[in-house]
Amino acid sequence: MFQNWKLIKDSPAIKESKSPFYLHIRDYLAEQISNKTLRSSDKLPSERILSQEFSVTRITIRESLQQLEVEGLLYRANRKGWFVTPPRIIYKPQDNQIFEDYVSAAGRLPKTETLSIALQESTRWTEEKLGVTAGKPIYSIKRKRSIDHRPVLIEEIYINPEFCPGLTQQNLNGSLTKIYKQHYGFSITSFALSMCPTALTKEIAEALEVTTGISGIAISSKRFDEAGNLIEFAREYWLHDSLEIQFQSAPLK
Amino acid sequence: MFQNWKLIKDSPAIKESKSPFYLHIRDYLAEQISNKTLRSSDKLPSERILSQEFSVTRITIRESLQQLEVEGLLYRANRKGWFVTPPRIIYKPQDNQIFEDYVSAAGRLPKTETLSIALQESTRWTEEKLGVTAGKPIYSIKRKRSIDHRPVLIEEIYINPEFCPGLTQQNLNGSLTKIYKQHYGFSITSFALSMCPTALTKEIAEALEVTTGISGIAISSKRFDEAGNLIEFAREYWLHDSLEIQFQSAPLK
DNA sequence: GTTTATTGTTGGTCTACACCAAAAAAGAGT
DNA sequence: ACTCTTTTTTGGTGTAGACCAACAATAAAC
Repeated sequence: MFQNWKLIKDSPAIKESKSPFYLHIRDYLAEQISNKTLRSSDKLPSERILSQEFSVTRITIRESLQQLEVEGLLYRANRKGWFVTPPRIIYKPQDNQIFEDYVSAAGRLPKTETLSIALQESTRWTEEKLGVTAGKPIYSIKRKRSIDHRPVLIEEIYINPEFCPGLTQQNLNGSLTKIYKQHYGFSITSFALSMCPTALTKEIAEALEVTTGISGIAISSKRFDEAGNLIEFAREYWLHDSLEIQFQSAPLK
Repeated sequence: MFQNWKLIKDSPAIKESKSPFYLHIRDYLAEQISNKTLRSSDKLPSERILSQEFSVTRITIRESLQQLEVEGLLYRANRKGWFVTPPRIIYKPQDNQIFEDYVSAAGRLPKTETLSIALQESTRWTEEKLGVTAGKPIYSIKRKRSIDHRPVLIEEIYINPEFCPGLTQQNLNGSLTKIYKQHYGFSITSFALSMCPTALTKEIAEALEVTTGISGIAISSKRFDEAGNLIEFAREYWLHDSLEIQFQSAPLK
């Protein structure tokens, strides 16, 4: 499968080009991905094998792989190896806020897993964010969401229980929006988002089964019902290579 | 200034912790930034000096610095050294689309520099994006924008000249939106955005004076006038550490 | 057949060193 | 003071190793 992967380090073409060899390896692997020799979710040979193939040290091959990781073409599952990144999912916060729906619509397999649920006392931080008096109870939910069995985001949700008592008795492995509508009779009609490129913390990275410190997107959101009540405050941490965000100012003809 | 930067590698506390030493150095430097010992835009000592300070190899210190780079706390100007990243600018596409305005409002100094202007033939690609028949002329503008003298984004703008003939005679080192209004009598009233984390290409990175291959945010936009005409298609490449994107579904009380 | 050790492989981390080109600083000449 | 040249320093790239903990596959025990 991989035996024809020769890239001649000392060839004139490469020696003459000014770019470092690790970028030539990058280009070579990127080409394999774009021409489908390497397909989505394929596992690459080990770093040691690759370094032999290209006659460089592991440090150099890791430079190439890390470059492709920043670009979102490759990812690594922690200590398991390097894989070809699946296509990004397009996230349109205005059109569709239901993860299961927009992932399914893209022909992919969504999955939501609840990591923890608690009815805990509001802290000063959640008080500020959610507008609930400190000391009063709030729901705190942590979930992991996957696309085609690959974990892509961790979310922490803080919910004002005033609007949805007994929430913990529901099945939370789906859309909260749907639960609000079906069991509590209100809809989410407006929201505020903040998006920021960051590095994934150790805790998040471990939950997503990736290496600590890789880049991600942090999305904070507040969601409101028809009456303007602040129902929930959430923070999502996405793998940087898994999404593209789209939105428009108004419906276009 | 830096002589008190000792972090004892062989201290029990560090040996007992499971995290690698390069992350301890990261934490140490992050603390210096958060407590303002290191301030915005400060230059760090050279990698060699730092590696002596912490008694590690340059490879290890570079791991720490690169980690802080991914997090957006440090950046490096190409071959000039490592610096403390200034605060992010908050970009609210709905409220304010004028770079000069929202940068100034944040108490920072905006600057726009036109790199190139051309009236060129539409290619198949611009035809598709801009809806102009291939072969017809379109404006192609490339600009660099800075905040407090640090370049933060490169943008490529493709404009349908049907709506703004003679555009090249205007001063393009400002807001196109304002030029449209003042000289051509129309306003941008709607737009569509797409945002995607990527790596900066060699060309973009060089223009921004950063190392090739660091991560960035690519923002593609289409902007329309009141009548729904597609006026321009643009692509912006931002440094990943320079912006936070905020928006909301509707005005909130 | 299932569980439990064991063992080899993998990526993660790190040392020690080296050469290059670009940038910055210092020096020389005017 | 100013420009031009030279030297030093800097980050960028690379070699050649090494040890560790986590993982995966295999073998042994039940």
